[in-house]
Parts: sequence; C-alpha cells; structure tokens
Amino acid sequence: MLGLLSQIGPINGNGLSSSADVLIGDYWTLTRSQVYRELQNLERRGFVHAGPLGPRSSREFSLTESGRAAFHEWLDAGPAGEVIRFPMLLTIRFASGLPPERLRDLLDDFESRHRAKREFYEQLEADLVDAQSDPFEIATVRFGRLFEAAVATWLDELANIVP
Amino acid sequence: MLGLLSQIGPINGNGLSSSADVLIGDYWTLTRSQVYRELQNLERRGFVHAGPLGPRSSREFSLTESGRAAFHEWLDAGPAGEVIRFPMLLTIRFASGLPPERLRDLLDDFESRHRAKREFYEQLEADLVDAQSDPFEIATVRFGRLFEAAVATWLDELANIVP
DNA sequence: ACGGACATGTAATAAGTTACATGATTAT
DNA sequence: ATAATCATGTAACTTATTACATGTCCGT
Repeated sequence: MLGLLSQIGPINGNGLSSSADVLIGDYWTLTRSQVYRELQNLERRGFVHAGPLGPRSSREFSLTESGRAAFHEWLDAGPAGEVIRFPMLLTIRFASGLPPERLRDLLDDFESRHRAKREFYEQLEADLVDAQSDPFEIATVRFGRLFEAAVATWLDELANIVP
Repeated sequence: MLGLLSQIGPINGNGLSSSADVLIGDYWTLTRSQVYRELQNLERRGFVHAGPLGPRSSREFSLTESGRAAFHEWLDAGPAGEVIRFPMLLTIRFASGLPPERLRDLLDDFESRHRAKREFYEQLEADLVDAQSDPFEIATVRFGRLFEAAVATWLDELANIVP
C-alpha cells in the first residue's frame, strides 16, 4: 500500500483498493476491508496523512515522509517467504478417489481458465513492451506468462495419465 | 484434512499436522492451531470421531462415514479459486526504487533458494517414478518441478535488465 | 532422579472474507 | 423526479499466525 501510494497517491480507500486490483492484483490480493483497516493502522503510525472528509465521508490519504521511509525499508528487506496454496494440486493429490470422467471435466475447466489467463498475459506483455513500460513491471507480467506456460505444460503431461 | 485422515488416520492433532506438512505441505500450508480448531469443527459436524484421551490429553481422530462422504463431496466439487500472493513480484514491481546492487543480492538469494527447491523436486520426482508411486502424487511433484523451472527461466531473463 | 529435548495442545492476536449500509450519480 | 447503478465505507465473521504452556520421554 505504501508503494502504491508513492506512485499514485493521494487517493481515498476505495480508490486505493481498486488501484491495487489493477496494479498488483495479478500477484497480490487485497480486499477493500483490508485496505481500510490498514490505512487506519498506517495513519496511527504516521505513515500516511488523511485529508479532510469528502463525499460519502471519504478521505484522501497521502504518504508522509516517514511513510516513504517505511516503504523503502520494506523494499530493502526483500520479499517475504512465499505462502503457497494451490487448490488444484490438492484435488489432484486425491484424484484417485474421483471418477475419471469427472476428473476430466475438472481438468478441462481448469485448462480453459488458465488458457485464457495465458493469452491475457501474452497480450499484456506484448503491449507493455510496445509501450516501453517500466522493465520491472514487464517482468512481473512475464512471470505470469511463464507461470501459465508451466501450467499448460503440466496439463499436457497430465493428459497421459488421465486419458 | 478429511482426505489425509482417509489415507493415514486414525491420528492425533499433532500427527495430522505433521503429516500434512509432509504430504501436502508443498502446495498447502496448515498450522497446528488450524488443525486443532478444524478438528473440533469436524467433530461437531460428525465428520470425525475422537477416541479416548491419551498422553498429553491427546485424542486420536478417525474419519466417520459421513466424513468420508464429505470428503468425496469436496473432491467432486473441484478446486477452489487460486489466491495468488507472490511476494517477490511485489518487490520486483517496485524495484526501480532499489539500488541495483541491493536488488542483485535479493535476486541471488531468491535464485539460490529456488534452485535448491528445483533440485529437490527433480530428485523427488525421480524417486517417486522409480518407486512407481501414485501417478497423481507424482503429478503434484511434477508441478513443483515445472514451477521452479519457470522461476529459473524468469530469473535468467531478468538478468538482462539487472546486469 | 534430573535436565534437556520433543510432543502435544491452547490462547491471543492478526489477517482475510463476506455481507451489509448508505450516500452520490446517471439515465430515463 | 425517480429508479437504477455505482462509489465508498463499515461490521461481523472466519481463517491464519505467533507465542505460549505443559506433559512425556530419553540419556546421563
């Protein structure tokens, strides 16, 4: 959130939440409620400063100097450990208890959703390269593309054991 | 948890927790506290049955018939939506605010941890194939290998923009 | 029989989700 | 001017993590 504020702020809670969706939603989830709670938190710690009440009792938040410092501290600390939860792998792990045709359906469904994602990332990456966007932003999208490519490969190989 | 119990139960909370670590920990996190809370839940719903108190007030849980049914229901419903949170991508997204040499260090660190993981999955997959384990279990490990391979490719490409 | 390690469980806190409420805007 | 939609925020609930407590076992 501090990073986003540094790029797009000042902005109100709802705006920050939707921006997060657009800007980092591909690899980080964040609900509106979380944003509001955390904004209060950040305000209490002096990392953001809230402007006066606007429409619907909204307030615009902007990054303070100490917030900017906290952001750089976070950035410098490097990435946190990954928490991996891949529901499809749970299903697959226990898939021997599933009728083959049902499994087939589930895989088809999975495949089509991920194919769509893969195409999306391919297009997006091409667009960003075209537009000469920030190389680091491009890198995050490229990761998405590579990830989806790996999923596709996996599904292909999986077809050998689920004919 | 129901799936695990169907394969390894009866077992106490701690045992279930460590088994989860070993059996599905590569793609699903589960803390001890969660296990205990959920066991109570499952007991209340009649999906598991607890034996008498053993040492350290532990109890062995076993799957009931309705628990088995619930498990199959879960399995049949297919995988839940993925929640993706990849901390490294957040770092990369904002990496233009980081001194290049610091970024280099973070990437090196990341690379070495993931290289280790990749090697681990490669070995494990080979072992499981050798041992002619359940093809679905092998598939989950193969996913891990493909994922780590994608990470490696990504890091290679990334080296072009972070020399 | 004592000290240290391990096994097992619980409590307190933090993070995340879902459902709800209501004030503004827009189209008819 | 009204109804429908959208924007914005909040409350209630669920899930997840961290820190703690204590009982059991094992080597000396």
